[in-house]
Amino acid sequence: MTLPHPNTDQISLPIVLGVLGDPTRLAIVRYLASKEGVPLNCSRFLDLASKTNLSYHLAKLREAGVTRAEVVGTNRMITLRRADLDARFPGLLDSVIAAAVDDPALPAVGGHDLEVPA
Amino acid sequence: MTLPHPNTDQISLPIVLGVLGDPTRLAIVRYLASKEGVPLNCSRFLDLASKTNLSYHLAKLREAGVTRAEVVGTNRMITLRRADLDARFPGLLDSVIAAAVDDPALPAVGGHDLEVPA
DNA sequence: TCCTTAGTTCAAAAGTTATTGAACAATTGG
DNA sequence: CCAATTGTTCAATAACTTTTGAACTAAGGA
Repeated sequence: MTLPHPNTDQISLPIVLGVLGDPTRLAIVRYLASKEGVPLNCSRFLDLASKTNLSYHLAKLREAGVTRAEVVGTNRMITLRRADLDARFPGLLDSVIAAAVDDPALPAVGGHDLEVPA
Repeated sequence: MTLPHPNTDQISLPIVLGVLGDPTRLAIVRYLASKEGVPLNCSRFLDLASKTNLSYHLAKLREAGVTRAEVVGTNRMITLRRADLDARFPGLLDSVIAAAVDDPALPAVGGHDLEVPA
């Protein structure tokens, strides 16, 4: 059970920009960047939209080549395709994330911040 | 006769990304970047779309804060708001332009290249 | 096996964006 | 003044995107 992803050279600049031009998706990417390395499942983003709608937005991100979704049991673990994006469009993701981090208009994921203290 | 432009702090990341997520507009921005400093009028872009449609796309770019349009006689001279964009979203425009320059799928402006030789 | 959890798919509705042509406005040059 | 040039506006349509709920699949645990 693997989901379709474009390979690196198939990632299109206008499609990536278009996909990132949506506050919900930008918020997802910003959160993924803040948890880089940690694979997160879809329900982590339920603050942002309904389950159905998330499925739609996460599919857009995946089909554009921005994220990778790996099937693990009943979960889909979502990660940023940072290395691929950096290779294809050097500096783009960094500058988008840096700008997104400073954007107070973007919706937040996990406002309660329930982290397990060390 | 001046046209409305957002000021720098009003420029929104998702709006800029959304506006750049269109091949016609990305081609306009790429061309503007290649002629930086030289103000170009709208008809310079007639290769890309009809006059009416260009008016629409150029308004989108201007309203997003990506370009500036100055009225000079019957012309609107279009320039990239590079300094403003660099201030607001450091590195973003550079990486977008660098990626756009390498994108063979984007439509080209002025394929015939009628430059006045020195 | 049955129930729960995680997420998808589908079709419909709602909303937004892109494209067109015809009509318009403003400036400039003859 | 007249005509040409430059670009806008408007209304219509076409095309796409987003959002929704109901129905569904697939895996995992009791």
